[in-house]
Amino acid sequence: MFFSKLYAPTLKESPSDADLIGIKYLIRAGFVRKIAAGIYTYLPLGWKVIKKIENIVREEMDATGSQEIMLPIIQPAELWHESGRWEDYGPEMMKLKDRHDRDFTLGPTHEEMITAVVRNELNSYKQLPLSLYQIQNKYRDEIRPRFGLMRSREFIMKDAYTFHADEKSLDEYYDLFYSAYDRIMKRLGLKYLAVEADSGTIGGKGSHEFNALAEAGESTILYCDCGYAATDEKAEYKIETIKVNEELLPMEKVETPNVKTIEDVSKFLKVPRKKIVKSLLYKGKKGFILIMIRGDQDLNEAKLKSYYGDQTIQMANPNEIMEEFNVPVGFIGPVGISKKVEIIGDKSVEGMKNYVVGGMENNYHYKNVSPGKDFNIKLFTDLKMVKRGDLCPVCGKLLKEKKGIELGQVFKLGIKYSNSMNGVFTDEDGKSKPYYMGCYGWGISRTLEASVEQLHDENGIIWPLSIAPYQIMITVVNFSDVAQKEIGLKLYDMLKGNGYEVIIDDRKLSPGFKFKDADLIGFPLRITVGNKIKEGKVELKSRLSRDKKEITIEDTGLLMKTVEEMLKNYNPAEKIGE
RNA sequence: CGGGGAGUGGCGCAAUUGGCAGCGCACCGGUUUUGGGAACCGGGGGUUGCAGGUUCAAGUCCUGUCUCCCCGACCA
Repeated sequence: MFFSKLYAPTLKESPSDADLIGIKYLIRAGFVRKIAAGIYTYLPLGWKVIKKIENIVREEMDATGSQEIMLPIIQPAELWHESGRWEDYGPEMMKLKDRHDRDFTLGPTHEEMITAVVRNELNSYKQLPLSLYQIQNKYRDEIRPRFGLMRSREFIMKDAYTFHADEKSLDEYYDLFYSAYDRIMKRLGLKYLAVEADSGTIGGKGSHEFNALAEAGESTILYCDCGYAATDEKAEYKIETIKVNEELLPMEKVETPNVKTIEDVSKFLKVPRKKIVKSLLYKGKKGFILIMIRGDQDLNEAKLKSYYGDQTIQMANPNEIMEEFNVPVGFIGPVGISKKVEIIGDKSVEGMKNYVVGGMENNYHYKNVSPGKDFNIKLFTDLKMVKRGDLCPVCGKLLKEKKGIELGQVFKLGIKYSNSMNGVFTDEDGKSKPYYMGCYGWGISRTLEASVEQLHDENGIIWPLSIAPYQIMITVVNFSDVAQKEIGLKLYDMLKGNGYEVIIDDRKLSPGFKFKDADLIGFPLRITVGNKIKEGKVELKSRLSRDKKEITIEDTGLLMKTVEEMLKNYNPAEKIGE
């Protein structure tokens, strides 16, 4: 490719609305353009990288025996009513109506669609297991799209779905996809962690995430040297129940004027945060739930939703609380609260006595409250947001924390969708059964940004070899110089002949401009054809180092060998990673 | 959805009290340059987000509306 013909408009300044280094570089280097919040256009360089990522993913999917298909983006609402997710997924969905006022959604995901497609003709155990996948656009109406391609409203995703006669077969495929994802990460050349994950709105049990490590990542990963790793939403910890041999003290109601937060209560009553119990009021499908958790801990909503199997659970809003309980937020507590509220406790409060809770009245708290005596907790379960420094659930050592960008996730769906949507097959015994399902997503467009987030320097992007739009840039310092031009073109043909993807900078620009562009776009290898040709030499430079190798042009064998070696030794994640 | 900020050539920005819409980059033509974003000369490109209003006169003031960005929307 001649640079003069490439449509890659580079910019000296970043657009003012770019919020992460990755999207800044992708825009400046001419890979993408933003069209609206969370909606992007891929220019030739960006699309070339996308296709390379797609191909790696496609090859690994094909290798598992999965078959590629293409489902529609526009999906009728009735399928979502069947699964119950028209409400559950609700606000996240881009919805539209046709001229007859019928409801549709732009697919945020395709579990409903795939089930609808296969349920008519996948009806015998002899057809199972079946594995299908597609690569296409997804649409999610994010509350606040941001971080470039990481949280966008339109994005490209690979999603695979598998169908099984029994759980054992599902487990086998789950492992198959798990190792395929491992290979994808390795081929992409990114540093990553595979972690246990919460299954969220998708539903089902059993899930792992594949996270590319990067500071800008939105996922928090708790991990341990012993090999345990999980997202913060999923992470467990070694629970040490405290046994206190205190005598039960009589409950006392104290005035705490304008003292609302745990911080305030702790200061005002001169009680450590550990001796205060937060009462968090939530509302789900079954009504109000009051969660008791120790004052110095945070609630993990994902665990709560998962415990109740209700994705609609939300914190009750202040107005609602006022209307229902006639008490302002901040003074909610378990003592004397309406019987229709279910009270459950986090493991952190199990065994605690004589603690402080909200007084169920403006400006009052209770002291020396104990369950069993003053109120009842239905049960204790783990609802805590695990943090750095908590104990590893496997080996008991301190957990560490890193930020990651979630690229892939594998789920065991079980029979959730086949059950609600009547996806059944006839088994050997002649009985009709819902099939077990698995689903496996990979964020293609997000991978583009994740790579840049992980691999860049002050001059621009650094591409892993496997997804670099071109591997080699030939910078002809002065293309008007006949000798330079000739050598540049000869080199270009030779490299292309050897199977490399090459760009030659034939633009009539100053050398500095060309070098800056080459670094910004991030070619793994740059060959400079300049005044050194007078000594019969060209210069080879890796994007990763400042060192240059001068090679005699005449010795084409050595030249090709050096190119090959430099590219072979080019491993940015090793040098820069994290 | 709440609070704050902002919309001016493709990009980044300026415009005093309401008084000729400007600068840098990019783009086009030309001359000289060519090893880390070259210099000079000349040139094109705008309904100042949109719709109304006030005024002799509106980028600037008023009303409405759309979009973008930041913070929050949860830890009582």
